[in-house]
Amino acid sequence: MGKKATSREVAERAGVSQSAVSRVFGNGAAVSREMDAKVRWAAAELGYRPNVLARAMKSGDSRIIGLVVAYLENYFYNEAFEKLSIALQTRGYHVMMFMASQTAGNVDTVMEEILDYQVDGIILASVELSSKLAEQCKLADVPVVLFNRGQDRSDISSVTSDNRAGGRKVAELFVRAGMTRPGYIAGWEEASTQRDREKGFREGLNAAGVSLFAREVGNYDFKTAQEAARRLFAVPPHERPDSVFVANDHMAFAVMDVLRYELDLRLPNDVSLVGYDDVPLASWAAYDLTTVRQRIVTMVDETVTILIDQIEQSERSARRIHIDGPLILRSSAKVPDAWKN
Amino acid sequence: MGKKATSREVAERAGVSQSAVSRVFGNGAAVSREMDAKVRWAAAELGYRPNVLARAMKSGDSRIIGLVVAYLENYFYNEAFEKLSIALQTRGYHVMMFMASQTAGNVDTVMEEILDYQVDGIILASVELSSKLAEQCKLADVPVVLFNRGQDRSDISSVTSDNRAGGRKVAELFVRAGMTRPGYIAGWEEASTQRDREKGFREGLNAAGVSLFAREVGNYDFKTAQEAARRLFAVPPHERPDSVFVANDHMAFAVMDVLRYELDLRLPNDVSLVGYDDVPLASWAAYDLTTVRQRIVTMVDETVTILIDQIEQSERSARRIHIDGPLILRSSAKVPDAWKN
DNA sequence: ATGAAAGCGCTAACAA
DNA sequence: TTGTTAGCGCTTTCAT
Repeated sequence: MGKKATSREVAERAGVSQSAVSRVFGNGAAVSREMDAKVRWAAAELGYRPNVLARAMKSGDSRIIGLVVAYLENYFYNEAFEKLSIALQTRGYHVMMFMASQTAGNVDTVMEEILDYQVDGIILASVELSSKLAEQCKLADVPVVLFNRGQDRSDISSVTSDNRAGGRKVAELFVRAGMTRPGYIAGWEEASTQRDREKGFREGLNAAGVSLFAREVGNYDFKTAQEAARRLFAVPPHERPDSVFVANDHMAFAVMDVLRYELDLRLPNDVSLVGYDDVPLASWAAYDLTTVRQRIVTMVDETVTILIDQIEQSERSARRIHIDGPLILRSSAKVPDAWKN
Repeated sequence: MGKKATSREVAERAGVSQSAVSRVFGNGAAVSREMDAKVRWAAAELGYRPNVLARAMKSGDSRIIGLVVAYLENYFYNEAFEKLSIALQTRGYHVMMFMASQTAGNVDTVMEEILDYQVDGIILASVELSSKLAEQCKLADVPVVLFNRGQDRSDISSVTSDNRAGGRKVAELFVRAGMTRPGYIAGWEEASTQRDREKGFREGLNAAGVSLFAREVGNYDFKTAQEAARRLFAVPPHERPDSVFVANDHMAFAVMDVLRYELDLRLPNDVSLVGYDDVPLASWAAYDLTTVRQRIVTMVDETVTILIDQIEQSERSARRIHIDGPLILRSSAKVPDAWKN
């Protein structure tokens, strides 16, 4: 009673054929009430559970989803992974994690490892899709969904928030609140989220005849963002931005620390600061950050739905979803009078 | 050229036997230089990579590690998971995530799912080990390591920080700084981390003849901790604690928000506050929290080493590791004069 | 409704 | 050193 029981052993115990056991535990096969009872009894006796790997070999379905991750520093992904895992688990799939950070091998290497496990599907989170990578996925014929990243190809699905619309909302907030010297701290320049948020922000400003006053790059990294903030404000007071849009919350916290504790500025009176994501921390009193919410539950639902449709119904058409998220007004940015109440 | 190539196809292409292919890609088998070249060429042609699942079926080694997780709210686990994943990936294993939260099924259910995947080993993170669960693990004969949780059994390995010593350090800080009314906000009462931290804290106070002045339970939850803080201070000023040890950083941030922004208290002048974990956020200027560091890199290394030893060398003896972590002095708690410089 | 038999892609004796 | 062969535990025809 130490090791795992096989279907063959259960069959012996129940005095039936091995295929009968397979049928009882398998999908909708025709089994008599009697047979079912006998088999289940024997299985319970032996603590039998089907071997998923063996099943996978035969059927070709591993029920494993590969989740490729590059950037875990941002707390946005915490919640996303937890929810993705749970959603997939509920549907009978399980998540295998593949870190694509520099120390653990680049994305291409990781993709090979993933395919070795015969995964049924792949979710790429915070990973840019190189054309080479896209080819690999096509070639392996495994459904892929990009989570929180967009791409240009029309043949691969992606789920993002509506980053461009989000950027425009921030611009509108600044403009309506009378800001005239809006600054921007960019994320990693290769990231579609970065590009789209900036594009929307600039569009919004331009539409109102306001132009971007200053720009630095924070690379979605805490320390880099601190330095960006220092550079942005290392000028005489009247040459400073009166408002800053930071490409994600994680960097916005870094910027806020610099503004408040190094430069002794008051928010929102001296500067209006806005982030993007609405991670839990943004609502904590110490930061209370105005930000654009990413509707994480919806994003996860869409991701899982698309992926499972592609796996189970071999739905071929790629979908590209943009989920609109509200601007959450808190105390780090001035609110236009017209918006109050 | 769409689907995956098999070793058989590679063999055909190379004009050799299928087992030759297996040998080339497998472990240290005897293969001639010539053979190796032929096979690798054919494999490259076809984009062949061995099927890990098939290998697992035969050899019994899936090279999958099941990671069971209950509590992802605490940012301590972010970093832990990332590092665990990378460390295992580097050694040729991959992590499959199993959420044991309430919505996704309890721990027992999850354990069955894990075993279905024929995992080579299991890491339980922030999961208490019931005796039933322990039995299941023994029965399945799969190596298990508890990460950041201890347990009473001597036959299962665990890696934790030295929580008791940590608690004592905090007590010593308070005592030396002249605190006379130390409070404690507990984590989830069932958690070994909670019990050990409190035990050490009480020991340290008692040794100095100081007794615990007040205690509330925060359950390792942000909101619950806020409420605990409110209760702790909902008394006339002279009946308030002059110092509070909170069982982890995550709750300490909640407490700090309440103290500073609801009760308008100053840290460390009105109250000394100390947390546990030293998550990145603890060093950010907005919190600057005095705390006990968990040496996460060491914890991860130990966990991986123990697990892999048990898997690969079938090392049977369980190890229980306690890793000492330093008290990190920041501005949220008064520092004894004697400790300054 | 049930059983027998053929493999999924691989590894590991065993033979040559 | 290489090829042949027998499975790992399961699903799935194909008979019965």
